[in-house]
Amino acid sequence: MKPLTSTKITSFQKKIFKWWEANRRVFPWRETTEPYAILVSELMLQQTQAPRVVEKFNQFVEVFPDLESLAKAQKFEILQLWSGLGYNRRAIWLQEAAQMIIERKEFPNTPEELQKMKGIGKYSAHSILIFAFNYDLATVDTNIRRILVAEKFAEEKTSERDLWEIAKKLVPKGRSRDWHNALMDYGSIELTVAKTGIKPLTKQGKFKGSDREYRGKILKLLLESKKITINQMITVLNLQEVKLESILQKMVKENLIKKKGKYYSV
DNA sequence: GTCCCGTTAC
DNA sequence: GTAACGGGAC
Repeated sequence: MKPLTSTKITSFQKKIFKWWEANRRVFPWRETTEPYAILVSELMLQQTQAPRVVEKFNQFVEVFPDLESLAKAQKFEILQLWSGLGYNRRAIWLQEAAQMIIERKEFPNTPEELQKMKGIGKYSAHSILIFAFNYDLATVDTNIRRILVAEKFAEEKTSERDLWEIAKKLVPKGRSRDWHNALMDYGSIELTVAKTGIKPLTKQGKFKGSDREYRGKILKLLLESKKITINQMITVLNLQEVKLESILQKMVKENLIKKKGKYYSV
């Protein structure tokens, strides 16, 4: 590992910014620093590649331009706009976050405050403050971890805690917004997993045949049909009743859907 | 550690 | 067809 001398840090910063001048990507959430829009983009970007988010983000902020409009929106409309992004609970959490922020009357300006909201973990909390306010913070996702390892600032076995500490030292003061945008681009274009062989820490389970797959299908059905009985779902999805019931129960508990009499709806 | 999605790449 | 991709809650 490279010792973190100020010379090393400065030369790495210069290298990244130099590369970025010629290779920066354009995304709609980079055209704004409005905290609300940044919040929306960060929730959308969790576990979802940026190119897939672009159109969804544009539609979402057009229909719900601010915290107020999202806070009072119908869940049906939110989930419809979210449809196709996956991990639909994020949409619920996003609206809950909007409602909490409205209630407290000001946008949170510390990672701790942001992390009190469901759906916002350490990475997102720091990212939101960096991209909205340009605070001198660092953030570490799988992309940035891969850069730190590939550039020998860390090793594959380096702990989460140490990765964050190293990342913090590399941030150029007063330029954290540009810095993290540059790093994201550099990591996803120049230092791909395929090129570096540095893999994410965890693997996802199989999707086919999983509850995850059925939850997606169930929500899609409900967004198309407004309301539907469990027997209709059994027919359409070709799924065992006991299995379906346990999935539906969890979705109700997560506030994704509701049950009125024998009908399920969003 | 296990559960949350849908699209793109092979 | 199947694997790869990408943060957070519990």
